[in-house]
Amino acid sequence: MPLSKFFCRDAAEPPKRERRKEARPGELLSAALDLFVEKGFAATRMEEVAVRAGVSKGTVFLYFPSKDELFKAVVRENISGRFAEWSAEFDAFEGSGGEALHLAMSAWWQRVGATKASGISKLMISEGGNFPDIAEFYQREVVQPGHELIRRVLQRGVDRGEFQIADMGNAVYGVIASMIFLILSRHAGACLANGEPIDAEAYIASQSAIFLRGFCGNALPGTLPSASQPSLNTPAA
Amino acid sequence: MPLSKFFCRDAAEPPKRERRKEARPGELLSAALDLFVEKGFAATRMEEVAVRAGVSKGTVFLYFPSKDELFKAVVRENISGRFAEWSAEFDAFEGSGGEALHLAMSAWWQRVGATKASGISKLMISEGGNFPDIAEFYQREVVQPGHELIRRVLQRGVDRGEFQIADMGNAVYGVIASMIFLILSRHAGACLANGEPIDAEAYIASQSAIFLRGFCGNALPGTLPSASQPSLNTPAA
Amino acid sequence: MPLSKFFCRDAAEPPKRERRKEARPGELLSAALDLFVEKGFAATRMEEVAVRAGVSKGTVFLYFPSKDELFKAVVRENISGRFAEWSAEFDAFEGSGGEALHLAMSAWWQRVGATKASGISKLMISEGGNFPDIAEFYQREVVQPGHELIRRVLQRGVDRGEFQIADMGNAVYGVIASMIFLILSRHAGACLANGEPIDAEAYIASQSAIFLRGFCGNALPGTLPSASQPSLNTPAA
Amino acid sequence: MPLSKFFCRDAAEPPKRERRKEARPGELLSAALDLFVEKGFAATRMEEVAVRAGVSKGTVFLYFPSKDELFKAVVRENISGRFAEWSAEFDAFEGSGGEALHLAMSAWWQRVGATKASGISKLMISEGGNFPDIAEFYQREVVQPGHELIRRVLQRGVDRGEFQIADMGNAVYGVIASMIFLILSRHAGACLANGEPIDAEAYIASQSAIFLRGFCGNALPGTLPSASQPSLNTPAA
DNA sequence: GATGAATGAGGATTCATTCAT
DNA sequence: CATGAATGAATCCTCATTCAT
Repeated sequence: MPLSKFFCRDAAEPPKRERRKEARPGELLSAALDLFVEKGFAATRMEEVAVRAGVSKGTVFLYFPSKDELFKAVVRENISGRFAEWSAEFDAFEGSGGEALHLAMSAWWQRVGATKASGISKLMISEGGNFPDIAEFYQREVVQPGHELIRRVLQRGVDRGEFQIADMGNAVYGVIASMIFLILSRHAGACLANGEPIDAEAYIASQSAIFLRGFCGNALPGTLPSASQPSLNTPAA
Repeated sequence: MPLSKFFCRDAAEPPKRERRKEARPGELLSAALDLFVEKGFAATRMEEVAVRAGVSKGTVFLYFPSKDELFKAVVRENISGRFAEWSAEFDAFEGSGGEALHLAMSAWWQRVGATKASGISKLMISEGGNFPDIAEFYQREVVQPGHELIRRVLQRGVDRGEFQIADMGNAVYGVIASMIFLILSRHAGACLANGEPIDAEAYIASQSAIFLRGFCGNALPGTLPSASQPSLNTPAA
Repeated sequence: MPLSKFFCRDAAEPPKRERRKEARPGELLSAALDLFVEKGFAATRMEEVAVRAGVSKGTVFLYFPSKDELFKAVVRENISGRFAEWSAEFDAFEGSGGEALHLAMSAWWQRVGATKASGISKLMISEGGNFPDIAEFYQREVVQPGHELIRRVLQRGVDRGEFQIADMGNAVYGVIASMIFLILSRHAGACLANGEPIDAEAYIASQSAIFLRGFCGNALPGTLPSASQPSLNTPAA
Repeated sequence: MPLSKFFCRDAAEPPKRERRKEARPGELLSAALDLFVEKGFAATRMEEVAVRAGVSKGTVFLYFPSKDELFKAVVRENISGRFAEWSAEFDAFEGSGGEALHLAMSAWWQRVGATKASGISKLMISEGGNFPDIAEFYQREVVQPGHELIRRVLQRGVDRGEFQIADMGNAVYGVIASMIFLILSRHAGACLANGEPIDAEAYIASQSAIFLRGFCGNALPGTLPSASQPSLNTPAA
């Protein structure tokens, strides 16, 4: 320990916090989440994590035996099943199918998409392939419940006679796709959207409106592409 | 003197030197595409590319001056170099807006999505933030032309009186979102879709149908969420 | 797994780790000076510096972020960091102009010329062109202050009425030339001087005496070469 | 002489020279000299030499088995003993000692210093240490005859009663130092002189004037530093 | 427990040299 | 003879991990 700990107190000095030891792992995980999301797994240096958490490099290894384990702990820590709560909220909701869909997307954006938690999705999409066990965990705890919830939202519209959905599985994917895209546009902007960040409110309003109409199912006959795919090179007559 | 002089070489076996200038770039690009997709940009080592292409480390640098340039060449070869052709095809196409949209999505899937090239998009989303040069290149050469092409597809429907699109920018994002999702489901499967790989044909048929209806604009009044957002916590009565 | 695991290590002999933070920079600078002088900048490998300082490769980069910075630190430690002190000494000196000049040359020899630090000058002359950053640094930190100091030494003689110097700039160059030559004779001996190393004391005494007389300006009229340059090929009649 | 002198006159056309084979070594040596002088040995790439000589990389190795040998050949080729001729000229010269000195310096500048040949001096000073056999050769063929010639120039002034030179050896070194400095200032400018390139004419005029006075030996008694060196730290009273 | 100095395997890139054509 | 494609040892620098204090 440097002697300077004991001297030199007289002037402005970065608040040398004596953190409670129990808080360490959480602070490390928080710092690591930020960095993994921002820079990816490979590009995040253990020392950066340490610095952001206000500890020394060695301390990170005191709590997490390796970078891999730190990553896994970060993901595990941040996947909290709030689906039960959300599901209950949905059950209590009494609006139309369209309102429910819009509400679901908006609520998800406010509670997940716009928060740090969305970084976990980005992280899993980006790095999941290298952590199969964690990916499997994520799939079970997040992906499947998420799908189920969206499916219930859509099914309610169907049940109420508001939606006509021929292919429920892909309809769910469609909704999820639009939300994932919004998340990713926040974390990988230049590689998805062009220029400005997407206006989430407007985006969600637009997407939910499109889905709503899309699910209402009164497309005119003949406008749908025929099963026999038009040749790519000999344009339709 | 390296120890390898004494070990590891049962007989004088001069490493076959083959002169195949014409074939090299293609072989290297193919090897590089494989590896970039498989392991990501940062994790792909130039020597691996060399080995997979059956040449030595130095040879890669003979054809591509740096890892960055190798990557850019891969992108050009597999994606951005083709927009002109795709755009011309679209110009020549004479079907309806709906047909054009479905065709665009199908064609894109067949030519990019279902090929290894789709891994490039995943890779850029994952790692773009760490390589600003490459991200800028990708944005310029892929993202913007892609947006432009989709926009033209939708605009054509509008011009023909088939689509009513209030918010063109977000409509384009919606279409792109669904395609990106399909790609990602292939490369980050467990973290997006549940279980089975998505059936691309069916997915595209479903999404394009939803969009088609969604763009036709005859949603019934009253089904759209009102401007006054329903409270999240006190469900609509 | 490296073969070295199986060879070359008769017993478990963990490479002694010693923590000597205070001493490291000096040891590294010393090792670096030795090697830079001995082999030149380009030919000195960072690992050699490490080995000579008794540390591992990584440790060098712990203290100096790059080879360039290591070199600059060597220059600062051995030359440029001392100009202030030398300048102050000169200010305090009260002897005649001639004494000052001789003193300056002698002191410089004792403190720089005769030490390893003199190799830096040789090195910069040899390799400066290939390292513009370093050359610019050296010019700013060494060349200019050096010129300035010599100029002040000569100017003092002028101010005291002892020297008559028509062309101060070139007079300074003359003094510097004689010192550079002495340095180079030590580092590139066979290519400058013939046979024996030059006796520095005698050389400096001789040169300073010549300069002293040369600056005193009482050359007889007519002995200076006329402006009309004698033809090279038709010797003066 | 390239055949292109005789063909290819009709249009601007990269003169695909069919060089006579015998000319190759000379052209390679010339290109190599330029590059070695400009960039030093280590920083000169064999391919650059080839390109500048208008041949392919492999061809260089056809004529010179290695980079080292190329270097040696370059130096050998460019050390031509013109000292006999210069010596004869000096013998025929009948002017004063001062004129002879100035003439010698001027002539040397015009014939060597300002030409590509001066690069050899720079090269030997810079790289001689790594090529002892070549350095020895250079010492014998250039350094010693050069010293001898300057010595004779000064001796003539002494013999004519114009110069009083106590320490002939160091006087010679002084003259040589000033010429070497001028050369080096051309090849390693930023690391020797500050800012502008030195005006050779003025520099030589100034230096020769200083030497001239310096050799005339009528410095006033008492202005020379005493043998007992003044303490560096306790300035003379 | 904490610290941060020390380590060393690993990766991009360069370039003298070789050799198939 | 010439060529220039191919090679791979060499070098700077990074960073996960270790361990003396």
